[in-house]
Amino acid sequence: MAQDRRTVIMEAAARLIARRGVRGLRIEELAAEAGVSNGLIYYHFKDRAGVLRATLEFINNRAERYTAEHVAAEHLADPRAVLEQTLLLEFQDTAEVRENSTAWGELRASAMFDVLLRADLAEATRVWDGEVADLIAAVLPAVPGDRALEAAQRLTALLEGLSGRWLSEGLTLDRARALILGAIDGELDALGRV
Amino acid sequence: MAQDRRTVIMEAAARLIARRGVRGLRIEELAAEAGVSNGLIYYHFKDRAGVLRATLEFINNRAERYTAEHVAAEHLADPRAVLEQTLLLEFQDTAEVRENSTAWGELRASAMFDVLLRADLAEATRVWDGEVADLIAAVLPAVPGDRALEAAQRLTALLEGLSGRWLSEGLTLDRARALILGAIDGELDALGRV
DNA sequence: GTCTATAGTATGATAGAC
DNA sequence: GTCTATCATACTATAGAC
Repeated sequence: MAQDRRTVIMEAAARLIARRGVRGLRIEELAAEAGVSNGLIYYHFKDRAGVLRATLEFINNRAERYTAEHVAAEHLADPRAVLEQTLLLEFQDTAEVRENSTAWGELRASAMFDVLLRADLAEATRVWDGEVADLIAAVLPAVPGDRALEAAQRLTALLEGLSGRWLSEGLTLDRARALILGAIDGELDALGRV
Repeated sequence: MAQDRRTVIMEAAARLIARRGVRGLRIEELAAEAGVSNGLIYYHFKDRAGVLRATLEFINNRAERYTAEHVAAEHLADPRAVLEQTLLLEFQDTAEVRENSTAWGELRASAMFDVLLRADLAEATRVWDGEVADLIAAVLPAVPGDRALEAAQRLTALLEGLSGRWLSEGLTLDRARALILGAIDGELDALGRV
């Protein structure tokens, strides 16, 4: 099916953000990448900030979708396997994952100086932390909610840190995967011992 | 002592980078912040990239100094206390720490799109990981080096992740401190059990 | 909805006086 | 070394035709 222009623009924005960063995103360049006119972008998104907001949401939805798809495709019954796969999914050398991770890192960095981005990013982070906490609770039902959330926040924050190092060539993919697996192991071990 | 203009400008640049980011640094605004003229900045630093290069070096030197000073000032007999304080040092709401953490985050983010930055950043990361691994080895001398380094990488990567969330207002300072302390606890526990 | 053309402005950089 | 004044351009955003 032919995609509507709005989606085409957001896909192009995701690619461009992965290549040049949020700071390097130019409306004119985005128009060229998407194969549309300059003006159309303003028609659909109002202004540059609107493009960024929509693209963040788009990337988020896409990430959720591929996570769900992947978990479903693998027929993962074991809750621990679901937890591991969900986090490992962020360390794959595919265009989509690279785009998502890069864009996420960029948005995080931009939010340090852009108050408007903060609310959306904080909310997305809250949801993501909650989902991981739920996965932990599925593995260890006896663990109190606040302890599960604490472990989840550490795992997702670690994931962001490792992702940043991977994308800046400070860490190999295999090493990043090993480190996150070790962290899951450690957190579950500690929680299980309570 | 009265500082020379060059230093005054770099100090002002550090403040502005913490407020607006590397990309948000405007020469005109920098001139106002430093209390000098527009042209003087070009006289001393040649161009915008020159300002950035000099300022990042300036910030790096300053960070090394305050870390060394702080660890020396607190009479730290207990190796574990040294490890905890070293990592907690990055979670303080002081201008210097904020400026340094912000600049580090900016550097990491920029390295994703700038190949030239990667080598320096990777080396700095390697040194930092090694120092933390040494601190872990001081707490638990029986632990093999590769296990200590693994734990160290997880802790420093987690620190970067938490730092990003703190600076983008996604996490309170207290929460970040609690999470990193919990991680130190978990890593040392796991290593001690081997 | 989509395009072309352009206005408005912010910003990096330079020239030249002192 | 330092300042004022100004140029050149890159970028966001809007207007108006189709």
